[in-house]
Amino acid sequence: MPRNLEEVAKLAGVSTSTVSRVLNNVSVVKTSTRTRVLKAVAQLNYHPNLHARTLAGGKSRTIGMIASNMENPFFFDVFKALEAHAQASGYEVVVANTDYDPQHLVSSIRLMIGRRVAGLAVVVSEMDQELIQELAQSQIPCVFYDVGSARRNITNIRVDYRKGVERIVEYLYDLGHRSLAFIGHHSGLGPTSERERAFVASVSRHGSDVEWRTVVDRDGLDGGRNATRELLDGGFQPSAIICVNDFMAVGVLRELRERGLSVPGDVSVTGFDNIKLSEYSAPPLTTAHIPRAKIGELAFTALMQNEETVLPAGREVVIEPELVLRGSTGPAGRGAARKKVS
Amino acid sequence: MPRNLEEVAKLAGVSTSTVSRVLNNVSVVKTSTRTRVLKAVAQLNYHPNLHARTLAGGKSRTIGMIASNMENPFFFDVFKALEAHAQASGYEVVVANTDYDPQHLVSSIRLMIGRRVAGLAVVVSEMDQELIQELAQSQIPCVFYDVGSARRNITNIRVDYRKGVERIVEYLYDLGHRSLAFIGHHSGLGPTSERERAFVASVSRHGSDVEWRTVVDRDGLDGGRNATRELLDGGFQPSAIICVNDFMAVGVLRELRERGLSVPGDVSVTGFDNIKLSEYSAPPLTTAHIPRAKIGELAFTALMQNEETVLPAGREVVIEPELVLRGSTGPAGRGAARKKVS
DNA sequence: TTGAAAGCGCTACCAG
DNA sequence: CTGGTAGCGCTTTCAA
Repeated sequence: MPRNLEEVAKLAGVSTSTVSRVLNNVSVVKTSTRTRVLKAVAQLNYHPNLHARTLAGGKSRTIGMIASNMENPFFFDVFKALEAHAQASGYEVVVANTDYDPQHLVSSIRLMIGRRVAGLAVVVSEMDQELIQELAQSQIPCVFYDVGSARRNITNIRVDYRKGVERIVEYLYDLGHRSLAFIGHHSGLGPTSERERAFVASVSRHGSDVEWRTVVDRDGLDGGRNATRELLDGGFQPSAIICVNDFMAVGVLRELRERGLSVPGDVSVTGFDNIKLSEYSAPPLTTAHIPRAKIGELAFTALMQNEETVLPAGREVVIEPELVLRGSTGPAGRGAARKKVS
Repeated sequence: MPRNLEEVAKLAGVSTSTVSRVLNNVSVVKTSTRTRVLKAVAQLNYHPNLHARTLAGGKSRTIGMIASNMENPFFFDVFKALEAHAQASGYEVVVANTDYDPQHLVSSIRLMIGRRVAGLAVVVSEMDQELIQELAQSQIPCVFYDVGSARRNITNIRVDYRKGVERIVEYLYDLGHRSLAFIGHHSGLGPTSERERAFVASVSRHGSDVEWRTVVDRDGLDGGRNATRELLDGGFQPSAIICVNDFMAVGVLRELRERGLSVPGDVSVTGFDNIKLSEYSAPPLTTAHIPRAKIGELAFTALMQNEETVLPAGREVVIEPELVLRGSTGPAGRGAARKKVS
């Protein structure tokens, strides 16, 4: 029994305009009529139709966020920060999950455009040029994380993965590791992600001094575990495993544990992101910190500026990951020699 | 530059009605005009305004879900299942997080009503009668998980926590544990949750044969850790800790590990829910399985039936948790005697 | 301080 | 098979 303005107006003995006014706290309404209206609203259990509101008002109070995998705490943390700031400014945010599926990305973007969101944060690893074009043309203020480049209504936030991965590789190298594996995940588009390429570039720099392999699987606990199996069953015996993110690293830890390999005694493991879970794993993960909260905040403020200022030039913000040393890494050699994989 | 139907119609040389028809695949449109329209749509990068659509059409294609804490994988799993089924039927789902904050719950519900969602799944631990009333009056098909009772347009899904907790307590008791602690979380409303009450009821049955304590903290990794600290620093020395859910249990595991207490050697730990993470912790958690995927599915189908049938009597579905035995529990006694908390 | 009326962009019904 | 037109529920001038 969805009530509408008119019913409320009738019951309160005023016009719909007046009801609208009190509901929006606009242009002083006499206190007596205001209370009368409010009473009618309560009495009828009236809830304004947001679609009509948005349509009539012309502007939406919601901002969208599209992520690859909300199951991975990394994305969730970004979302939380974004939402916190949005709410503080009277916006609500609706999220869409792509599950790394390009097709899903497309429909999510279309959905957001259809909703006429006030702004859109796209936090996915890959995205083809055409889609970016489509979004740009929509005139919706956007902020991309880790994909595309700044332009018209689009702001760019990116992490210098190259540097982050490099730091990890060098750290491990200095610890004596010469046999490295990289565990990544599918990016939905193209087989190699930026992080994987950064890894290859880093290890390649050491020439034949270090042997390495990369393997990818789905993002997640199970993916990390499977990748480790594939790696170890394939006969490669890394002294250190570098994971594309903490989430997968936790899966790696489990598989290693179940095979009786100790971390970091036999194998060192590193994550990436520094999600809360990385402190809670056993052992806690050495990782590269990425400031998710700041990213969420940056995204929101970028969207807002973009909305106020009419089409400013796109900006670009680059974030540098910081190495966080914990118990999952240690010197190479000892363990590997002491124990064989079954 | 948000285009609209009229522009498309003009460019294609047809009426808006025709454009609407091809966009909705309704009533046969001549192939030639159809292609012409589609071309115009593409050319203008046109995206239909969903608000206008919903308003004009009268029915929304989105269903809402409200959860206490999407960060806890339990809720996310329910969401995923719900979304999967929804998408398959052409619905999208938008979620709202309450963070166990009653005030937040209220605004989320209002928001959903304002959106005129086609259905609403409420997955929160507590909710006051007034709100339920407000929702019931909205005529929106609802499904509640673990709260309130079935009525008009409302279906109820609940887990028999009583039985779940009881099974855990008995299992531990049989293992020789006589000193039990329960770690729960705030429910937002009232200090004691149903699970905590179930715990108290279970242990009380054994009279003075078992000593026990309960402590609550925020839901999450940190909450579990803090609660454990409070417990242990408070001088209570439980031989087993029963957690309200797996998520918090992982936090408990960490604190225990850092204090040099072995699990299950010194202390046994149990979780609840059987989330994926419970298999990946060290040691993996003994827990009670709750079929999240099934709950998500049930929720969706309930919503759909409720929508088709006009106001059927509310139904109620009860789910029984199943005990899952893993490495975090073992016989009592040995360890506790061998080691003292610092 | 309040009311009347013109849309917002789209669907749906009624003609043709 | 296609066009015209009346709303959907609300905001927003413009008058009063």
